[in-house]
Amino acid sequence: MAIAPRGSGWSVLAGESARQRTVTASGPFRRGGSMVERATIETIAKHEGQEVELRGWLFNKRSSGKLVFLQLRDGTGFMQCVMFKNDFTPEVFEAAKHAPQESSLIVCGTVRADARSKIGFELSVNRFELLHAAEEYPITPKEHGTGFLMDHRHLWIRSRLQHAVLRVRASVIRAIRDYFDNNGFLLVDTPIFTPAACEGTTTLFETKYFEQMAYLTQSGQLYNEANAMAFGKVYCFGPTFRAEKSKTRRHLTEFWMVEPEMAFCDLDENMRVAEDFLVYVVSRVLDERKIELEALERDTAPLERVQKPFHRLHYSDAIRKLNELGSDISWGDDFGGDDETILTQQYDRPVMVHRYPAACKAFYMKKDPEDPRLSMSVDVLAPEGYGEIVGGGQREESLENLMAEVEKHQLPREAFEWYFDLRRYGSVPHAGFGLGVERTVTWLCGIRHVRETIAFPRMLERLTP
RNA sequence: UCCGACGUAGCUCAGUCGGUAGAGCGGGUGGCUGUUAACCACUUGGUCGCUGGUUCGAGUCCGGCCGUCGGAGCCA
Repeated sequence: MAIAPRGSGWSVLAGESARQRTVTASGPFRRGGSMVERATIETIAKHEGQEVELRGWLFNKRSSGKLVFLQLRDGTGFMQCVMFKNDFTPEVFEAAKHAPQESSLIVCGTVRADARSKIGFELSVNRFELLHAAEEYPITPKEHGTGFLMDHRHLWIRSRLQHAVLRVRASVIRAIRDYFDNNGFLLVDTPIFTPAACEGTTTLFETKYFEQMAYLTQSGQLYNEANAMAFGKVYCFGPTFRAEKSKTRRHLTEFWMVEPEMAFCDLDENMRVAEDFLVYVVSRVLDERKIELEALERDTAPLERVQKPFHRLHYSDAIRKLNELGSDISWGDDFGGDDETILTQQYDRPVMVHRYPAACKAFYMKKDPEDPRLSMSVDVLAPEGYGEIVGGGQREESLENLMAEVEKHQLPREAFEWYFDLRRYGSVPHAGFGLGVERTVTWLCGIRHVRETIAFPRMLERLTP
């Protein structure tokens, strides 16, 4: 039984049913044997009235006696393709009717505007070719738990909502790159293998590096400062690793971070850049991903309000405010998750909390000249309870102070000799920040957990798939 | 690491007072010319996480272990 018409490079082997996934190539891959133009669902509107070929997977299907509705996805979108029984041989019609979920197909037909379609168009199919009849697909169109879905993450990413989230992520990343590239920053990436702790405090992943140990980077910070002294304004953008035993919706062990660093820059300017940058990223996503945000049922009104200026809040004022709001936090404490939530709920746009206690921050953070208990640091807290998405500040430029801090944190001084050189040869005030991509995407998508914002999340207790 | 929940069919779950296993979905077969998580009928499907104990009898009660989920601390 030949399901594809004669001339096709692909056919179903004689004597076997579609269910046995019996498609083989009988020759080199050819374009379905048809002369029609290949199209993608994303841009289907420009093919209205034309005959096109679509290649994709069967997301879902329905049938009644005389017709079959194929829900096809081709990676760029989802579209309904309609087959009438009278237009096909009984074998082909039956094959379509029985094609399992996620089977791969090639269909040809006429693009027709239809008010009943969510995307406004349907395909009236005149040719159906089954490339591979899928085995029973584990992810059904009904509900599943997150544990099950995460175990099948390699398949879960085929679904509508995961498409929407990962497309938003791609736009966020592109917007990040465009912002820095267009504002005088040079991309200079920093190493993943590092010989020692950058910040000393958090846990590092260890790995064998020939005859010695190496650690996976938890921040490009120190190298970024060297790059800034070489190029002025730089940024690095890559994965970063934290071996923290954190089990919350905000944590991954492997996540992506962009870190700009600017020579001749103080805390105030750093905050202005962070603000300008975030406004840009949010507006780009609103422009480019309307359909995806709608699919995610994201209320975009709070995102539309992300405009300059953000609220700026001194740490001491933040503590006072939190106490008024009922938190039992005291001066000197770092914010807990609840504190961040309470605080951000007071504002309609991101909040920049600056001058945290030095004890809460990394050793390289500059002290506040007006109060040495404080650091010239800033965290940007996203609204709607999403919390910290940016952390940064002005760096210590004095060799003497920096050495004292290394001593105080009991860090191995030898490992920092090259870093001290940056303060020996033309030290300047400099500042920068880091933005966590997954937390930003989580916020923009309005979803609950960071794990869905990266194709293959790495978490405590999850290394597969 | 700590605290708290939960492990029953491929999936999501119910299972009363301890009395011998259920539903919906999925899969299969059939029906239907406009379905939208389609619908209707029939059908298939179980080492009740593992282990030890109490009991005439354990999915159910108790102990241990394993796993998953959520939260805390820490952080982006």
